[in-house]
Amino acid sequence: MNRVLDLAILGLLMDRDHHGYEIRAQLRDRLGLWSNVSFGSIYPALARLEREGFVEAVAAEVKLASLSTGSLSGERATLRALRPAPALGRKGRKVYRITDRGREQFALLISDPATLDDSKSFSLRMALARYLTPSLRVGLLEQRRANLAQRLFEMRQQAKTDDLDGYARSVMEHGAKAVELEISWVDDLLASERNNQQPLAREAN
Amino acid sequence: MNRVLDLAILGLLMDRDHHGYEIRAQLRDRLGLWSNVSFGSIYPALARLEREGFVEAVAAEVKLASLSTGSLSGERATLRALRPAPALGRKGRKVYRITDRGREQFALLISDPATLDDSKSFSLRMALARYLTPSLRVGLLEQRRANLAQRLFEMRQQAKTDDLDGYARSVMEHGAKAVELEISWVDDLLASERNNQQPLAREAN
DNA sequence: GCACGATATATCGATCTGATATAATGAATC
DNA sequence: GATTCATTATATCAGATCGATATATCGTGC
Repeated sequence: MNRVLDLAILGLLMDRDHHGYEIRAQLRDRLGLWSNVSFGSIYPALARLEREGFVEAVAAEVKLASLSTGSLSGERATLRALRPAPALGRKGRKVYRITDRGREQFALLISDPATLDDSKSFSLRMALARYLTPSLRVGLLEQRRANLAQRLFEMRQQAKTDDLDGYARSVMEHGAKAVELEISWVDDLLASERNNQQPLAREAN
Repeated sequence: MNRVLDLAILGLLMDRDHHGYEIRAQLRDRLGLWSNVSFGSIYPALARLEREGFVEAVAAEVKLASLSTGSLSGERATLRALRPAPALGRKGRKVYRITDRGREQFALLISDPATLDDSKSFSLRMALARYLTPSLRVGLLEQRRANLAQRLFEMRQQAKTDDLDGYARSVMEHGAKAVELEISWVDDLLASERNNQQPLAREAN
């Protein structure tokens, strides 16, 4: 049921085809999901998305022995490609492509305002914001801002409660500052959204 | 294998006895672990800690009908307390106390410098920092600072890579700013650690 | 030739999440 | 004093995630 990883993977596949290993790197380098997502999440998620018809495997890219093919290596490559069961071969990357149903699902997931609670999923949406219409973007930003303002208030309250020692209080105060920083980020995004003199999105495909 | 929740629970029990429901609230309000930890984590974790001998259940606090006890309510309470199997009763809070072995385990977990990678576990340690010796505190802070500096460098690099659109870049830049904020927090803590004119910790216990 | 690090997929057990079930308590309303 | 309702409280389930490990190929350097 975790839509976050589904959204992230589909978002990457909107851009171009990818295989699992690459998806992990892109999650880190382009979508801001550091603390590397484990392979134990990636591969099951891809299998799930395929099962649901949102992505399809577009033939394992079996690396042929470059140009000078000795008969032996050629034969081995053929053997590997023909082998019946073991899931398109040991090795040989399995490249995935998003389907039409996958695109629909992506549009659904990215514009769903229900799951906007945590920083991680919000950042992910922003990293994919070029796929949203301007009005949806503003809507999500405003809702996130409201959430953060509420949270800031709560954290301020907590930081004031008396039975905290200095360290615990310091943690709460830092937490509040982090929320403030995110609020000012959202405000910047909203500002550049409203007077979109310098649009943040390049052409979305 | 997740030591983080174990550390958090043992940390709370160092202070005083708690039952599961209360632990969840304290995790949020005193240890800065918002985005409420689910009960599906808390109760199994307590069972695990009990199985390993780090905590013990100190009799379910069966709420007796306050002062004016009608015979009926008294009888019901007795019946509930005597019922044989179902794990100290439906309802009636199960209060846990930390054992000596639990204290040892806590000391071990909180001073382990290996698992200092993410913000969440670092914040948790800081919320419990009064249980650390000054030198261990400084050690953890310095190591965290080094981690963050490395990370800041990486994020700066990523924000500069060319094939990002404006939104993705904005995410990366905000991420870098968040790391900077945490670095300055760590620096503040280190400073007040070194000239501990106003010690952050009140009496530990 | 061959050692080694990077690329790549897959799977396992332990754990975590989000949802749901169950039930007692306390307070307000009638 | 009956009834509704939110809060307190424990427990469990399916599905998802993590961290570790296994396996194998590719590319580079020696």
